[in-house]
Formats: sequence, structure tokens, C-alpha cells
Amino acid sequence: QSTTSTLDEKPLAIVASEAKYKWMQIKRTPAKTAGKPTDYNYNNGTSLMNGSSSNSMMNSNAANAGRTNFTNKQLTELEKEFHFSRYLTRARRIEIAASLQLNETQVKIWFQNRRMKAKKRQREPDILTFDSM
Amino acid sequence: VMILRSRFLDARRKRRNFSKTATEVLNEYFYSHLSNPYPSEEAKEELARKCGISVSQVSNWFGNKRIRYKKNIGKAQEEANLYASKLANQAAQGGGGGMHRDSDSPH
DNA sequence: CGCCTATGATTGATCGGCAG
DNA sequence: TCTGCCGATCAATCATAGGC
Repeated sequence: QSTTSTLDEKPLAIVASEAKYKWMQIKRTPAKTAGKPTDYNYNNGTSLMNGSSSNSMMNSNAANAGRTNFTNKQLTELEKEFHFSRYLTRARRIEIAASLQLNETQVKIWFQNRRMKAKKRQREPDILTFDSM
Repeated sequence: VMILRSRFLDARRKRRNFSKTATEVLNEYFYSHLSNPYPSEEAKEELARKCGISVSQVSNWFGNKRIRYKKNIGKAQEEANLYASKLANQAAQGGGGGMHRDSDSPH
């Protein structure tokens, strides 16, 4: 069946030190949250991000920012929008992004993640227990 | 009061470590599939059942395990050797083991 | 009891695949 | 061909649990 390559052991015992498999070498691009609202400046390889950004990002972020830390205000507003509609229209996305000082990509991704979170909760509801309190 | 409120809003991180046996089961799977420690949805469901935790928790466990394992390559990793030994023994004794593979009954 | 490490959960963002 | 979404995962971080 799907025992997918069970018994993949090999030398063993000395595995930890260095024996690295493909998954151990996975590295993701740092994250280049710098995106322009209207046009996607995807992979243009080269850097050359001349001082364009100027603003639009209050958090730590220049050409490529790592993980953006959303403010409570931003999260509250996004959450409110989500309850209104789980999906965004281009227009709505632009409005929200401008309103919250975020890129369209960040708003898009936030909604994407939020939908997954909602689905997850539907599958495994929270079971509150009052003990330990 | 604020504290209680934050408890509810943050009910999330009210973590409790998994049982020793659950961790044992997860580690056995992890080290017996070290070449590709990415359990399928079905495998996760079974692990969740065996460990008495949710599938999401199994996913979280593997996610954390993979990342933390990588960060420790080149260090002690006594845990890895511990499980490697277990695998070696089972392999040597042939059969019995059933450390990995799906649908095994541990009783 | 405080301090430090181990560990479960959260989440912004990435990756590969699919659909329009 | 380009873009959004999904499902899974990464990677950094939060907050607590556990050991000393």
C-alpha cells in the first residue's frame, strides 16, 4: 500500500550528525513582502529596487522585509472585513490595503490564511475547559 | 479580570505537553521516516488516534520537529541516536517491531 | 523561587499544483 | 501567460511547562 518507502533507514546510529536528506536542506527565500499594489513585480531577479517603496510600510521593511508584524488595529480591521466577506474583490483589496498601510499582497495573503484558519477550526473546534483556571 | 479575559482570547497557548507515550509514538515515526518525515493525511490521522491528540497537533509536532531537527544537525542529537538504536534492534530482530507502517496494533 | 531550556501553538509568508 | 486560491509547510516567535 502506501507504505511509501518504509524502511528508509540506512547507516543509522550516526544519522543525526550530518547525514542530510533533501528535506533537511529546504530553504525558503527570505520573504520579499515588498510588492506594488497595482502591478506585481514578481521575479525580476535583479534587485534594482531604487528608492521606490518610500513608504507604504511602517514596519521594518525595505526592499524585502521578513515577517511583518501587523498592528492590533490592522488585525481588527481585517477581522472585521473577513466577517463581512470571506473573499476579497480586487477593489476591496485595494481599499483595505490603502486603509491599513499594507500591500495588496499582504491583504490577500492574510485573507488566504484566515480562510484556512477558519476551516481548521471547523474541523477541530475549540474545547474549552475551565480547570486550570 | 483582564487576565482572565486574556486567557480566553489567548486560550490558544494553554499548552500541555503530550504524554510520554504519545511523544514516543511520534518520535518513532519521525526517526523511522527520517528520509522523508512528512506523514500523509491518513498517517497523521492514525498517529493522532494513537497519541490521543488532534491531527493539527500532529502536524504542529512534525512541523516543529523538522525545523528543530534541522537546527540541531551537527550537534549532539542524542535523541536521534536513541531512536536509531531502537530501529536497529527491531530490524535485527526482524518482524516484531512494527515501529512504523500504518495499521499496526500496539497491544 | 528564579532562571534557562524544551516544546506546543500561532501566523506572515513561501512552495507547488490547479483552475480560470 | 498571469493571477488567485488551496493545502502544506516553513520559520520566527510567543508563552508556558519542566528541570535544576
